[in-house]
Amino acid sequence: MKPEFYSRPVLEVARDLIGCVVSHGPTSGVIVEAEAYHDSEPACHAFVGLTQRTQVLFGPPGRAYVYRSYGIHALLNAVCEPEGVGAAVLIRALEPLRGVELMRARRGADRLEDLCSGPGKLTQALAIELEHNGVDLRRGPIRISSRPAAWRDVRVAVSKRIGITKAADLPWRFTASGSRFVSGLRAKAGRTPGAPTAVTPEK
DNA sequence: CATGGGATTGACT
DNA sequence: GTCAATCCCATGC
Repeated sequence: MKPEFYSRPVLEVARDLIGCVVSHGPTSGVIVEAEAYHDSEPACHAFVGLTQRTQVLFGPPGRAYVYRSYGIHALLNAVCEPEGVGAAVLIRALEPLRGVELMRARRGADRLEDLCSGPGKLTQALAIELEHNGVDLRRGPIRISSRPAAWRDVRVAVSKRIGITKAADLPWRFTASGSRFVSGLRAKAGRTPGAPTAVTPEK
């Protein structure tokens, strides 16, 4: 990933991260779902300003922001925009790529669709912990690399963010169109709340 | 120093 | 569909 990739507007980065690969040790997966957060809107942790908790969000782009959610799950974000702006992309779901058996063991689940189809699930599958807060995503141990050839022209759908109460109407969620590895999909016929509502053709 | 809420998940009804 | 688990940290007294 080029150094300037993350310093761009967070919405652009979120869309462009779909199809890219997150890897940690022997495990890796393709990003199929991501959400943008920016200090200008109240759903973002950085909305409250610079605190000890948010200092990574306001720091240099391309770092990991990892925090604990609901006291249980670690959630992975990629810090974006220039230093001084509090913005990040929440990685919400992966399509498992390498280390699938290790992921199964860590997750205690068998089906591929259950391994990384949620922000707390994928951190468990890849063994991403709070101690990784602030690490450089271009250097590791957690890395994000550019799209494999097969994902070069992935179609990206846009919809509302999930699981938040503030600024819930912003269409800042991005998913790989048609992927069965995104979170929160109930296999119900017809329209699913929170389902993609628009399509952004890739170039 | 005490308190409350949260970018979730999985078990159970 | 409902709900508990569980912990970090911001906020307020």
